[in-house]
Amino acid sequence: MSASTPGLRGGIERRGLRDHVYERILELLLSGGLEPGTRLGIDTIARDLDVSPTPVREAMVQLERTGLVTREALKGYRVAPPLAADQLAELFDARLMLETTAARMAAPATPDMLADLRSAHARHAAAGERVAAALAQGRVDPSLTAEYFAADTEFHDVVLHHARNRYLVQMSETLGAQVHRMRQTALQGVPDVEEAVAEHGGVVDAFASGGVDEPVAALRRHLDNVRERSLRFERGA
Amino acid sequence: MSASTPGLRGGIERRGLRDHVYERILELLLSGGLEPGTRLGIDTIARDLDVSPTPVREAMVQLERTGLVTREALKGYRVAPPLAADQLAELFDARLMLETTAARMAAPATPDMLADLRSAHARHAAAGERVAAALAQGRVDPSLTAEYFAADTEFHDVVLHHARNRYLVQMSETLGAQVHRMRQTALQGVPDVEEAVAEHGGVVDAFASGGVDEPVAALRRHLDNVRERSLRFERGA
DNA sequence: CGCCCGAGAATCCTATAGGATCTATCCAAG
DNA sequence: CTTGGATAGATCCTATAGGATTCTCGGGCG
Repeated sequence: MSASTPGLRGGIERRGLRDHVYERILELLLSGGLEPGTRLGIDTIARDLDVSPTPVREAMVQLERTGLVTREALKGYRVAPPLAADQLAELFDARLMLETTAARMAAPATPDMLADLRSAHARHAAAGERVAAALAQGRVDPSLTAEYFAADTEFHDVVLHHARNRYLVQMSETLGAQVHRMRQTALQGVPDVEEAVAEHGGVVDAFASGGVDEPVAALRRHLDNVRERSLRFERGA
Repeated sequence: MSASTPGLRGGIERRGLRDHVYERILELLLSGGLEPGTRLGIDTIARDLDVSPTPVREAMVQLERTGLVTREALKGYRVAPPLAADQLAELFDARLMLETTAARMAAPATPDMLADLRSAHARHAAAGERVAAALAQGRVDPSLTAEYFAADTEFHDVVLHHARNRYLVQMSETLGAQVHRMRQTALQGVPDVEEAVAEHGGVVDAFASGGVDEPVAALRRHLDNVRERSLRFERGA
C-alpha cells in the first residue's frame, strides 16, 4: 500500500505533479531573478526538481501560453526577452480596453462589489504605507514590493470579476504575466505609490457614486496616468 | 544516416510531431463530429495516429487553452460541453469589445487596409453566393459552409490585424475556437448569409469614408444584429 | 590572425514500460 | 428487484531508454 513516506519526496509532493512543476517554474520566472534568454533545459529542471522530464515538458507547454518563455523546435525553451517599447504600448492599450469595458459592465456597482472594492483598496493602501516606510529608511524589501504588487493586482481584479464575464477574466489572466513583467521592468523602484493609491481611491468613489460613466472615466484616468508615469520613468530617472 | 523512408510514416510526418498532432485533433474538434462529453483517451488517440502518448499529451495541454476540451486529473480529457446561454451572451460581449476596439485602433483606414478589406469581403460574398445557390437546391454542403465560415472569420481578422496590437490578436485567437463552436451550435442552418454580407459591405463603406466613429458604429451594428439573429434562432426556427 | 570544419558532449524528442487510479461488470445480500 | 462490494480491465500518470539534432570546442587551412 505505501510506496514511500509522505512528505519526503525530494522537491515535490505526490499529487498533480504537472501542476506543481508549473507553479514552481512560474514563481521562479515571476521573481525576475533570471536573465532573458536563459536556457530552460528540460532535463536540467527535471533533475533540479527530482522528477522525470515528462511532467516538466507538459508544464512548459502550459507556460508557453503566458508568454514568459519562448520555444524553438529542437532547440528548447528560453526565458522570453524583455518587453520592447512597442510591446509595452500595446500592452497598455489592451489593458485599457479590458478594464474600462469591465468597469462599464460592472457599473452601477452593487453593495457587494463596493465592499470588495473598499476592502481591496484598504489592503493596497496599507501595503503602500509599508513600502513607503521602508523606502524612507532607504531599504527596498523585495517581499514588501511583491506584496504591494499583489494588492494592486487584486484591486483591479475586483472590477474584472464583478463584470461577470468569464472570457474577460480569461483574457486578463493571459495578460497577467506580461503585466507583472511590465511592473518589474518599467517600475523597478515603485516610485508612484502615493499617486496609485490616490487614484484607486478615486475609482472607489466613482463606483460609490452609483453612476456608470464616472467609474469608466476614473479607471481610464488611472491607467493613462500609470502609462504616463512609466513612460517618464523609461526616459530616465 | 537514413532511419526510415520519408513519406512512409503511418499517419504523421516526421517533423514537429507535437504540432501535427495538435492540428489533427483541433480540426477533428472543429469539424463538430464529436458529441460533447466524449472521452479523448490519450492511448487511443496515440494508437489512431500511430505515435506515442507523449506528444499527444503535450497537444492536449495545448488544446486545453482553447476551451474545446476539459481535463480532470486522473480521469482524462473530454470534449467540452456545449455553450450555455449565459456563456453565449458573455462570448458576444467579449467579441463586441475586441472588435469595436480594434476598429477604433485601425481607423482611419489606410489604403492597404481598404484593399485587404475589400478583397476579404469579395471572397466572403462569393462564398455566400455558393452557399445560397446550394441551399436553393435543397442541398447543404458541409465543405461549402466551412468555407463560408472561414471567409467570414477572415473578414473580421482583417480589422483585428490592422489594429496592430499583438495582444488583441492573441485574445481573438483564444476566443476563436469558441466563436467557431457558437456558429455551429447557434447558426446551424446559416440562415443569415444575405444580411451578413450586406452588413459587411456597410463596414467596408464605413472604413472607406475615412472616419473613425463610423466604422466602429458599423461593426457594432453588425455584431448586434448577429446576436439578435442567433437569439431569434435559439428561441425556435 | 581569422575562418571553417569535424568529433564529442549535451540536449531535445519520441518511444516503451510499469505503478497508481478510475471505471465497469458481476455476484451476493437484503 | 435493488443495492452494495469486489474483482478485472482499461486508462492515466510517471519514469526510463535510445535515436536525432544541436551546441561546443579544438585543430587545420587560407
